[in-house]
Amino acid sequence: MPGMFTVGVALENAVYHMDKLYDYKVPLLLAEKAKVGVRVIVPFGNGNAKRQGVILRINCNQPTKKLKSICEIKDDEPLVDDEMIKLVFWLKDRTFCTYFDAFRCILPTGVNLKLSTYYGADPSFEPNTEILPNDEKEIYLSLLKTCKFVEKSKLLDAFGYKPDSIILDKLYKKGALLRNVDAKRSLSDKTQTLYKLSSVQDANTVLTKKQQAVFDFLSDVGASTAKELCYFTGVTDAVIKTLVKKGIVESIEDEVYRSPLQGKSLKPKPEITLSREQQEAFDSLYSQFEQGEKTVSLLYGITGSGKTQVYIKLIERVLAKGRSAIMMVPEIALTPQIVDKFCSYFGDTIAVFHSALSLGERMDEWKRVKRGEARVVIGTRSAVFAPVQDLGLIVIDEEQEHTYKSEQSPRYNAKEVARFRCDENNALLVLGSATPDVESFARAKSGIYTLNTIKNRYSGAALPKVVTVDMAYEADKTISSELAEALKETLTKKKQAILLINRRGYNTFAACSACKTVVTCPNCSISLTYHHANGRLMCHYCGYSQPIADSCPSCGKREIRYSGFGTQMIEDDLIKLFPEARILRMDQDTTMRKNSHEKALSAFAAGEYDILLGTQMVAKGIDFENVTLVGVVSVDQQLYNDDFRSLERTFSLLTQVVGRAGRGQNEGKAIIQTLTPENDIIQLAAEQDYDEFYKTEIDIRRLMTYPPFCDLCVINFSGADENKTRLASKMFFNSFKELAETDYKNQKLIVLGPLQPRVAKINNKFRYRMIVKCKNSAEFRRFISTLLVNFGKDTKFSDVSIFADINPESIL
DNA sequence: AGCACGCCGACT
DNA sequence: GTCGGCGTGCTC
Repeated sequence: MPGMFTVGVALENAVYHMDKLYDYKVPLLLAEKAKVGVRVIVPFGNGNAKRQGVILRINCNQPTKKLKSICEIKDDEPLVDDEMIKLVFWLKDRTFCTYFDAFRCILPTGVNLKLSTYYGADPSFEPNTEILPNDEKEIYLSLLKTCKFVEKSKLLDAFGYKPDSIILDKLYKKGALLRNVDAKRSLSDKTQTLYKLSSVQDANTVLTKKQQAVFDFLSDVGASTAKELCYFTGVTDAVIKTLVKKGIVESIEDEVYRSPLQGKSLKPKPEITLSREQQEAFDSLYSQFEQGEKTVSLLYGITGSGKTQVYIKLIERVLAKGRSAIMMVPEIALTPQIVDKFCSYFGDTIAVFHSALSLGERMDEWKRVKRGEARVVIGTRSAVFAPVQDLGLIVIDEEQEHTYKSEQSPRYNAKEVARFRCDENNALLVLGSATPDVESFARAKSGIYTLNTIKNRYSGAALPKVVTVDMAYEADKTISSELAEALKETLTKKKQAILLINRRGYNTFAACSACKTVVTCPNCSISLTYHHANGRLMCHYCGYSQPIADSCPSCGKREIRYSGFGTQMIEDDLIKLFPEARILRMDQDTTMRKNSHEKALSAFAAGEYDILLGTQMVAKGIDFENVTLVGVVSVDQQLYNDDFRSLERTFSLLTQVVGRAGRGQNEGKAIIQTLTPENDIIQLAAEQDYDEFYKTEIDIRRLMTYPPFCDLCVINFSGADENKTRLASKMFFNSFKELAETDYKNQKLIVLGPLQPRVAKINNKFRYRMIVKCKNSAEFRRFISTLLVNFGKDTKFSDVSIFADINPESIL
């Protein structure tokens, strides 16, 4: 037929080894709307089940084979432009994900359609035969009465069936019900559901233990979200639902809408004057931008050197040229000051992609950007996909942070995506840091990136004086006498102090002092951590929790002891030492609630507290003039981790936190407590000597063949059956070796494993992994992709899942 | 991954 | 005889 054409469609819920573009005919009626980037509904498989997909290709040849036709087109206009479609293919190639996962990833959460099955009664069906048992008849008659189609899960729930019940399928097969698959936009609601106790309480209702716990918690706090309820009482949401059913608890919709700019753009726009060094960096970056070639620049400026001012100036000029910019930050909640500054500078032209935005808000911001109304985007990792028009600049602040790497499919690194987008648009990519990633610094040194350096602090403030304290002499204390002395002095001078606790080493775990058994998670091979906020032992991997144990699960003796220093314990020590001091504790326990980071930080900034005590989060992005003392309670645990990046991370963390002191006119001081004061990394961090650190670190990397001297590709296996999982990994290893010796013999590879990782079991799934040192080339990726596809096709190991991750954040 | 086809055992 | 168990193979 003339004018007929076919399209290549990527399907939702495809598995990697079957993922490809499937060709479909386009009915004439739909021809006009069938463009690349629109979502479609197509029949798929033997049963022609309806699937959602997206058109990624228009085929130029006429349909020759007997192809199926597209059922429906869901979008009037393509959601994304050509650049983003190119990015979908790029993501699939780079991260071993499916086309549809890649496509979903570049859209804001909230536009995603969900396919649902709807059932309605067929009125022509004769129910009075013996065909239908009573339970089935009940559903049929009820649907017949309403004359409506009802969504599958709602229908099952209403009749008290489990979500995976096949009763509706049975009815459908018998011809009693009609079935209908439809896509529904998961609508953006601007409210969140809160739970509170009902006003009318029936005193006679008997509650189970868990229900009572929820009841008690709610009578304590009033109202709470389901997530918080589950966290603090250790129940699942099933319990909450039961209570709602019983009428004891009721849900209320709470307006959460809050414009990201609310209360922020009011501040007057301060004038920015750049220092000589800043100006030089700015000039060099701007001329690089103007040249409009594919370039990346590393802006290496020590803590407090005013990189943010350079970014703002640069973005101003990029906007003046009619182009757009994306500003990326590691974690928005931890960088309220940068967001504040940007909002007051760019006002309405800014769009903030904040993880706390509701789906609707996120969608609104996305549209504003797409329409070109917002031309500066500030956000975290996913902001790199912002649909800005005429991209001119991407800035990645604190580029060494691992939050830029996604650890879920698609496992992309935002730095690489940014590079891709900048190349596509002839835009400039700026990576900023006080302690650059060793890999980035190596590239800057070898000329792949240009390098701009700011060596002095803005306004000439001096770097803090750093001393290390050997804790071997005060092993029984958390706060050394030297730190205590410094704290005392700070308090007398009415200045503020920040104390950093290394999270890893300061988990409190429970162990039996009789038989030495540590209380572990039943689903994962990891010890449970005591959380003070809810008084429970929790698993950080699967979320399992239990009340604190008083008798040993292994020997039954009542000898359970809780050890390790939590932030709580250090807080107690501080209170003993300084009963007058106002202490603000910030850690996961105390910052569960939305916006609490920001509130805590602004309270500290306002001088409502004297000492800020917390984990990693106190080290980032805080810029308070009144802070003159920084204390690091202990760093040792992280140093002796065996991930190849642990030295780099420790150095970076120490440098950052030390840099928090003495931002204003007052001289700063930092005290690092350690059991190994002679350690090189600690000494280099104490001297704030990144260049020297880089020299030692790059030698180690070269010697051990680690990035930047190679890329790492980790193949992960997981399955419920440990033996099968191990066999699967062995089999994969064998086919890997075979192919590496034949078709891919020019690949230079070093293979480690397959081995069991340190945490061998997570969520009742056993894990194995194989690490490949390689060069991340197109050919290497084809090699891995082939292996993944072959593995997926092998039915022997269908219950073992596999995924590949190139340059993961950690290989621990 | 779903889903249908297909070939064997426990029932009306 | 048939209903339904899950082994195998395909999906434009």
